[in-house]
Amino acid sequence: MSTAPAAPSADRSIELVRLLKLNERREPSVVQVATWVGLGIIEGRLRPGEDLNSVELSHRFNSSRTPVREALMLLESEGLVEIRARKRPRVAAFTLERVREIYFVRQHLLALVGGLVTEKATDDELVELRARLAQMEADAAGGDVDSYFWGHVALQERMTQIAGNETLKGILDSLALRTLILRHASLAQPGRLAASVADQLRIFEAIQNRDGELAAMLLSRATVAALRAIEESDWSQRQSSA
Amino acid sequence: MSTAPAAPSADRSIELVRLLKLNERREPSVVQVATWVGLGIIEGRLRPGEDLNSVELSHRFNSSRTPVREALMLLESEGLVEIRARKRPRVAAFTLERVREIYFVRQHLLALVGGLVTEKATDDELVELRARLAQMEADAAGGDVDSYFWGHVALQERMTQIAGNETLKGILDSLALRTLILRHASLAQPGRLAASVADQLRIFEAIQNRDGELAAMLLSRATVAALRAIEESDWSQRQSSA
DNA sequence: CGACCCATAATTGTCGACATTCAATGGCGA
DNA sequence: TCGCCATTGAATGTCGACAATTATGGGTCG
Repeated sequence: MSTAPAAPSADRSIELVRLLKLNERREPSVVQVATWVGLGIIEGRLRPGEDLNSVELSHRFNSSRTPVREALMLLESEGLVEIRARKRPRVAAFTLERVREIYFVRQHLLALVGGLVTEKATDDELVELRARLAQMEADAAGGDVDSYFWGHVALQERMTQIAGNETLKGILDSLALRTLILRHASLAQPGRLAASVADQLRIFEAIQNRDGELAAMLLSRATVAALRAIEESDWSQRQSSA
Repeated sequence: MSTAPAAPSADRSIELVRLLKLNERREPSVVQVATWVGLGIIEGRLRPGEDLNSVELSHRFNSSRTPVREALMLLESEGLVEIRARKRPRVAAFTLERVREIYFVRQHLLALVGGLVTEKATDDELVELRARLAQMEADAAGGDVDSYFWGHVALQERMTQIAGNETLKGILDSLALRTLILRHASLAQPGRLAASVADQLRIFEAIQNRDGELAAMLLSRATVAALRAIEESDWSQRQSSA
């Protein structure tokens, strides 16, 4: 387990708390543990298969094991942690097959989002989406993978929100969480950042032109492209060799 | 809260344990509580909005509050229970809008299942699906709504399993759980049982004929029909009047 | 030298108790 | 009579301790 203290970066933890829907649903102590462990998994500080000793975690946060166990259960329900009776909780490990499954579902659900967003987005919301894209363009131009990554996460979350189907949003948020670490790795590949920006711009234009079918198709294709990038990343190489 | 003792019907609890994926992941005590509460919600014994007092539940099962809290968290992650910090856990309450959201997603995901099942089902699995259908036909002919209902649940679970996408199956199982109570109510409407049987038979024929597109379309339409039945059921009448 | 087994240490699941917070009841005032 | 507020009771979240189970390491045997 990592030795870093309990001080996660502020901006990212806020986004994670949103994705986990922790805001009003848990005690601060549980949120703190879940955020630290969840961010650790996403950022790769905690590696797949690594033990998540509840005693050690409770010492790290100066609490008892009860809130720690609750936090780990929350992360389990989002697919980030594996809990089996009487065994130590572990960081969830994905097979390449599982990743392909997730992207297959994601591809089709994001297409639905594309249609819904095109139909429902107000002009104000279009302006907001464009502003987010502009920031992402700047991050990409500056080569700031980390900022672009989290901007991308926030953009998709905002789009699913505008789509107006809470159930759909919940599923996509959950799927997004499980693939965050992989997406981060794939974005770091040369050329991937620029390609992602181009995809997002085309998608936005389709939405702005109120062409729902095109937006759906582009989102679907962009998702496939993201999967391809993951398949070519270091992570997949390690998977296939293991 | 209901006053019935802790003795859920054996067959249905097994199916519920499968849907909740409780089998090897939790202690027996947690499974027992989660099964009893979950079945209670599905069968309508515990009503939407009703408080789930952890002290009372722990007394009912001669345990402490710890495993009860864990069971309620499991049910929360499946959308059957609502937990907010410092408030009493309650049975989740659905709005008609939320139900429509669920069926919108369900409709498109089941279409995916239809295509995958048609592609992947072996001849043996087709025989098994047909046998399940035969049993459901018999239940429907005998007017046994309850047996037909659980047979229908098991059939769809088996089909999603054959489809071979664990992620997709997990999502659909979760969505199915949230709508079980409504589906049960809608099946009790006059004529609905026969219509459902006819739908299922047509879907099976399409799969058997290896016509994936047709199977997807029929599954999608059958899902829409199920939503219509729910919208015309007592539950929806109560919703719109409230 | 490697595999198996047993004893020890560590970790889990559960419990009852406690302070804090919430909800419900009754009293007060308008 | 109705609405608001304080008080009381109940429920929650957390804690440290315990028995039961699992993981670890050393020792033995083939």
